[in-house]
Amino acid sequence: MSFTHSAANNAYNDHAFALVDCNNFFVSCERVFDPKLRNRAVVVLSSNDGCIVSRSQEAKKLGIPMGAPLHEYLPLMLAHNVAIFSSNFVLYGDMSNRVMDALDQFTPYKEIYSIDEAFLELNFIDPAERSRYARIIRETVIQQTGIPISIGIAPTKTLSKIANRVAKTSPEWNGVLSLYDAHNVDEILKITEVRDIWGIGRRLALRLRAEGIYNAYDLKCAPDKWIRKNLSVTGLRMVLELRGTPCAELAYRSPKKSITSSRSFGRPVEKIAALEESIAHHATRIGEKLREEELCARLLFVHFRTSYFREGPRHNVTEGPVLIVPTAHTPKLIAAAQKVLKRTFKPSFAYTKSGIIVNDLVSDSHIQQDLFVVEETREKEEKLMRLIDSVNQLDGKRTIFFGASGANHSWSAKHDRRSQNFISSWDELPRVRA
DNA sequence: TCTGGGGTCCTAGGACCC
DNA sequence: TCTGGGGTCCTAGGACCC
Repeated sequence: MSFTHSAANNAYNDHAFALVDCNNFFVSCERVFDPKLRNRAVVVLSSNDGCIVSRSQEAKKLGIPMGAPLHEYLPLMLAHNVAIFSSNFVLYGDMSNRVMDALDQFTPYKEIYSIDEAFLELNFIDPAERSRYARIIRETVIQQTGIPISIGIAPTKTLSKIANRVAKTSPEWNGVLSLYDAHNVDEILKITEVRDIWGIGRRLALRLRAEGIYNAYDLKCAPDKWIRKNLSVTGLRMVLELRGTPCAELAYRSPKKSITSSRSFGRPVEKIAALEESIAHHATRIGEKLREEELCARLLFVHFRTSYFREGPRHNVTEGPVLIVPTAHTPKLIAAAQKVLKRTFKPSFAYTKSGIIVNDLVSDSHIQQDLFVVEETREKEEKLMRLIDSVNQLDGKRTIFFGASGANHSWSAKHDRRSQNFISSWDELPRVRA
């Protein structure tokens, strides 16, 4: 490779953010393990098989929108022989790690932004060479992981998002667009609708359009004062970024501020017993996540609610915060959460979702010790948790679990169309020859 | 019958303090 | 009976992201 990371090449003291985005990520993951799905319309559903969260190009062409409820589009999809999958997050997580690892060959400066996106810093590459470099990244990732990606390169993160979007949707760019090449950047901003700018959601888009601001170029030209007043500092930063002034750097793994575990039920739940089980289950997941991140939580919220869509009496509870001694100890989390649930539960409602949120997270290495628990007890607790975690990691989830979280999970979510765990379970490895 | 889950950031307003 | 201004912290709510 003729590109080097040498100091001599580091003369470009601008920024060059490359946004790498996996195309139709969940669908692409399914396709890696079943080549017959190529050229066929494919969708992947959200948890509980509720709505459509990933669509192949063919599925998009059929007019299936992002986030659409399954039941509305099921007839259309059956008529067109669309392949439908429940989400398989274990598989997608593994594939994501592979893609992210592959990117490390090209730059030491990487921010993993989401399961299917990463920002790279490419300022050590000659501006005129950046798109050629990006093409090599793209080919390498496809070859090493089977996942197709698109890359947008620009002096700010916001512009790199826009470049990425254009690279992905206009075939002429073939998946890579660098705004450092000789283009009229304003022309690209003009074809970018305001709703498609990173940070502009449905509400803001409506307000902007009412003001006659229809695309990214219009927004770029809007007066600072008006932006500050109507879109707050977030909006001002966004506009500066559109003008090429970076307001955000690469963010390396920042410590988490809150952790959530929540799920919709497979069917509505009325009895407190089922709710208690689900809450214990979420407390268990929260404990695992906390220990993974070496954190302890100080505040806990319990959440449960009825459906937003069904008829009937509504009840929506987010109770908390309750203070807990900083902990990642599952039984303590279960006890605290169930206490809150017992206090706030009301019978005769059809609940469709429950969950737990923990806040105010501190590193487990310097938590304030509970004066009433002797050091020895705490060490025992930690040892037990570590043991349970390692058994569950080696022998599969819920090999060991707390009785409070129940054995049957009559309330658990549906996932009738899940693919196999091709790479995380020995029993489900793909067969080359049967 | 059927509509996801897990996050972050900003602002306004109230409580409280000096 | 009169009674300011400024700061901090917390929370709820809104908006956004993938």
